[in-house]
Amino acid sequence: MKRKITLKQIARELDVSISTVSKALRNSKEISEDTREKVQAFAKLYNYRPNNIALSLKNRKTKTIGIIIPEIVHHFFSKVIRGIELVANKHGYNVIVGLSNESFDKEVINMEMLANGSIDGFILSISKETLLQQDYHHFNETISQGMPIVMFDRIVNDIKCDKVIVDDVKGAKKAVSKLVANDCKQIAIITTKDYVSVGRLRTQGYLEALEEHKIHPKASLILKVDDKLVSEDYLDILENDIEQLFKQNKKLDGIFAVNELYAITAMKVARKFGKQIPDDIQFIGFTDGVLSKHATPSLTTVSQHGQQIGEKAAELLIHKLEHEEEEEHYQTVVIETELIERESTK
Amino acid sequence: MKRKITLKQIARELDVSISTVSKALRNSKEISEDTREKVQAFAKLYNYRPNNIALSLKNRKTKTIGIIIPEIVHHFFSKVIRGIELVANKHGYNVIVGLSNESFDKEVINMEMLANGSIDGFILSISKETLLQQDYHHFNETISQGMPIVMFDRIVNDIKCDKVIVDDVKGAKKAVSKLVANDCKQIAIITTKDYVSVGRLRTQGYLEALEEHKIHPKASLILKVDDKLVSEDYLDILENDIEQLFKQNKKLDGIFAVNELYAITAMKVARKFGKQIPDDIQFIGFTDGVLSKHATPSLTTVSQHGQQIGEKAAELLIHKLEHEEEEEHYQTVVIETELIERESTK
DNA sequence: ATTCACAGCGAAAACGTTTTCGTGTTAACA
DNA sequence: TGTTAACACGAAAACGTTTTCGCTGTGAAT
Repeated sequence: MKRKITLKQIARELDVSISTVSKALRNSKEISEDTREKVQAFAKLYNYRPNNIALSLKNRKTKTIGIIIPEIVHHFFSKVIRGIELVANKHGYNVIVGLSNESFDKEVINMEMLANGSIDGFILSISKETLLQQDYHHFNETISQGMPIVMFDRIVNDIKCDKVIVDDVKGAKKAVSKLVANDCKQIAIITTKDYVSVGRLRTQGYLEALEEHKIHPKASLILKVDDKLVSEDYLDILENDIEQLFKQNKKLDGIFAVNELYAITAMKVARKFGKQIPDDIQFIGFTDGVLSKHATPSLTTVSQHGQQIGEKAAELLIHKLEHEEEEEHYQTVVIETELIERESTK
Repeated sequence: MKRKITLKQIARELDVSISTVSKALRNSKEISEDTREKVQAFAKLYNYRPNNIALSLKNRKTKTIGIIIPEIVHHFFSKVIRGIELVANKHGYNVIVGLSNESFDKEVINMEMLANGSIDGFILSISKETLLQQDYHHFNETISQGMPIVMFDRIVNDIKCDKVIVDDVKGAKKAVSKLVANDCKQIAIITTKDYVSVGRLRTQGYLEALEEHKIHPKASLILKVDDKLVSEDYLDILENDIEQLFKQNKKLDGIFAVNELYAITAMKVARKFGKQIPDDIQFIGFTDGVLSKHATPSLTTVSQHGQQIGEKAAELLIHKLEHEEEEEHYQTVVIETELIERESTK
């Protein structure tokens, strides 16, 4: 079990100096062809590769991007990571992942660990708890120490960094307008509590769509689910809430849900109430994941293009990293949503 | 935009030596209480944190684990990562993720990048292409350079490393036996081509279960899907293959599929043929993902406990890393599967 | 013969730590 | 007063690179 070979060892074996070895390997023309070939042959034989850590220390660059997301067992975040990974690797960067598990403390700890030299910049989506507490000091500190951040999806506006978001309002509006166009008269929304920015924005889109079509919003048609609790019976509570919604609104004929799971669960409840999809009631979800595609009936959904979000975020970050000299200037990129029509709508 | 503060800067400001600062911060009693307090106060004020890269270089340890998986947009792999992350963080390790996208070349490149000092050890699942080509030199090279590897799920036996696997044979056997017990007479399997080890093993479990119950296997009941192609119409081809299966076996009344998607798709086809689930035909899948849980009817499935696999793999690796002195000794841990009964079986 | 240019190479610094060893000062003791 | 021990601190090496600068020797030009 031999250790990895270093310049020093090669130098000793070949009886030359470390600098000569380094130069020979980098094809410097300071070195004679003879020595160059000798060194390169030896290096190849022993499969020499420069030590990344030493390089990082020397260059004060790690060529590594840190990702902090609330949750990895989630189709959307996985897609974003894949997008980031794709363009990161293309530019010779690696990707290191930290999970906050929706917890403020873990978010802070993870960021601190990575910020101390391990990475060059962050791409992150804020945890629910952080959004709830509205404590953003860790972001500001990181940035003020010269480490750029790119936020995506769950963002907060007054932080000096690039952002990549989906047009939640417009996406929701598109979806609800589709339901209106499909002759739905009683359209409900199943959303999250307002502190989750994407939930709030999608609710806003719902309201705007109604207004645009001169439909009065009804409080009983707006179900705000509390998704703080991730308990065992979370699903049961959700299902129960939705049942109440159905009971309170007998003529319900359209549902817009801010995520897949809410939509799928609502469809289940609808079937329980003997409703035909999409004849009696139509459904549209948000986030085009595996559930939407393979449900029966398959779910019409607002696709967020997660991979594209990741790609864009990585591009923004890498640009910042490789053009530090440029003046400060932060942009917010909006990735368009797309309505993917499937069997749950007419 | 000030850079992160270093020992040297603190030393200069306070007009002491670097060593004094370092010792003061680590509460060495070589240092007088006066200076210690002075230094610590200053460090706290400027939010000093030691540079991880420098520490890694000095200690020849990065406290980072490298994960290489074929695909991240996949419930099972996400769960494994979460498990790894969980115990890694608990032991003060970070996690860095590389994706092979099922490609041999990307697997090799990713491993080479990480192996050069960035990480202390690997946890990985082999890409399909690598399994197909049976070229494992990169694993052996990494190991011979003193970097431990833990493989999970998709493994190959003759590599000197710890392994964490699910008991595919037994899991499949359990599932098929369940179908037999539920009075299924014509049980089909939808599996992958044999080079995917888990597919092969699950097929083996299927055959063993049949044998155990004195049922003669029929070639027409074994559908081996070629999942090399990830084309657009992959799903259509899959669906078509399954339709053929139904047409060739009119009395089909039980299906065991080696993954969720195959099972869900088969249920769809069954409905198309007017069959009632689970009265006319019953289904069991493998891998307990989000599809199984939320499908209608929900799918009985063999759960692999992905998170547990990740946790175990991380434990094995970290143990190896922190007990290098111990003699070489590799184990293969088998994580038991569990049959989760839902609506697709009686 | 002297200068010059240049080829070929090595020494050393730097990145930011930790740690070992040495050194100077002070206090205590005989 | 002289010896010793404890105390408080600094110098330097080490981890593995890259790069700048300086040095030496050779051959050519003057």
